[in-house]
Amino acid sequence: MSTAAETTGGEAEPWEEVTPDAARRLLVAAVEAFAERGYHATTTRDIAGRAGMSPAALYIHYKTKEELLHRISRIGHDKALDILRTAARREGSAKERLADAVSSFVRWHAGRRTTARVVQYELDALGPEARAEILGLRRQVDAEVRGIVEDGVAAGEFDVPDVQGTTLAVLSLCIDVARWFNVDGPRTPEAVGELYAELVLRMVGAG
Amino acid sequence: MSTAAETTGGEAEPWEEVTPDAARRLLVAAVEAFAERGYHATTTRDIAGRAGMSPAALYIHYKTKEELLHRISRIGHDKALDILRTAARREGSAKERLADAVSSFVRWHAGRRTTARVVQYELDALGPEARAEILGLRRQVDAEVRGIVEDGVAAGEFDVPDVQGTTLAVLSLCIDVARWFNVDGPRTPEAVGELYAELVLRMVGAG
DNA sequence: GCCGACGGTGAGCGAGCGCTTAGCGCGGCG
DNA sequence: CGCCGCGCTAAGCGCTCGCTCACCGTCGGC
Repeated sequence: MSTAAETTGGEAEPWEEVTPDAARRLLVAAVEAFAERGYHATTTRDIAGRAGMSPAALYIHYKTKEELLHRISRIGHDKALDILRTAARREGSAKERLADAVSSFVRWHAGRRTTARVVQYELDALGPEARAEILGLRRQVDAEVRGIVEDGVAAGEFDVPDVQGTTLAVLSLCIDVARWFNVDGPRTPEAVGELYAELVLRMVGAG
Repeated sequence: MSTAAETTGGEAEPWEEVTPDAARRLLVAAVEAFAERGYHATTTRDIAGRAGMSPAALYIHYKTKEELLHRISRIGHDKALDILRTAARREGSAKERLADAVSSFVRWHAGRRTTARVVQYELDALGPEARAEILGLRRQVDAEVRGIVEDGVAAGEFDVPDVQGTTLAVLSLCIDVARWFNVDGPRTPEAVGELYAELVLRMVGAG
């Protein structure tokens, strides 16, 4: 009863940048626990137990429980931003880039739902400085999507009266996937990504 | 430093069905605290303090902290379902009814954001039986929206390849308003409701 | 004008929290 | 082969949590 993270395999093995091995095991255990029960309802004893270690082992690799959340949130936001940047900067029309951005962003939120849940819903548990850092990353996320929408409007591909409001709605739609998506449900991450890309193209008048 | 609930006045004064007065004050205090910090991070001492009472007073009106959450969640879901039912059963085309449902549902999530946040995001903190009861209400919420979409498809007003998936997306979009909406931000609940109604009509091919 | 009932308080219980510290086992180097 | 240092554990500290209990003020009925 240990490995449970490789369910929704996809892009490059996650958390590989976290070393040494014991620190990564603790972090993966924390992601699962935070996603299941929430940050405040998760105990350091639970995290250490899932990683097969004693409670004290956690504090060799992390100063506090909050530092664990901060690291998870930081790495997760970096990954999400990387996904959107890749889609935004590829070749193609604004329509193609927006569909790509939405489908890959949604695939990540569905396929790596545990991580996404922690990243998107536990922001308030961070202290002021860590929180401010993450909010900066979120502004960059917003800017990437808004950029594609603006390109589409400028090129005459899209019909969008309220660019900022529509950008907000598109991101909101994608992010909420982490709340409702069920791994045992009838839909695959890929299917939801495709459906959502179509819906978003309709929202910007390019369906 | 007591009253802080009548900020986003709108439909009939909420929580009026909760009596006696002390029980209502405790419940309103709990809604604010749960929305700000989350259920698990809120202490019974904080709730009682916000209501101007001693910690022990809470247990005269509620058996446990979880009973408070259950009552809030139950009343909130009833209200949300009532809003959707009213829109779904009025006279008019499916397009008009869907726009009405989305705009009023969104207005509630934005205007009564503290309540909506607790209702939509603290479900997992409930025990199994209470949770099952609330999930039943959520299925009714889904059925109301799906009904309007099906009507629109049958009447030839909408073009929707995946009715269930689109219904899910519409509800998801509305619910996530409770996560990002900021009372001090640039948008009023009414403006967001109008924008979202337009976006949803585009999603169903009736924009 | 006394009395019971009810809504409320002050103090505190057992438990579990985040985190610390003293010490142990083991692998690499001289 | 002996010893040092690093990764880890067992035990537990101080604190706060949800919740309880003995008691008290006020107010309507006789």
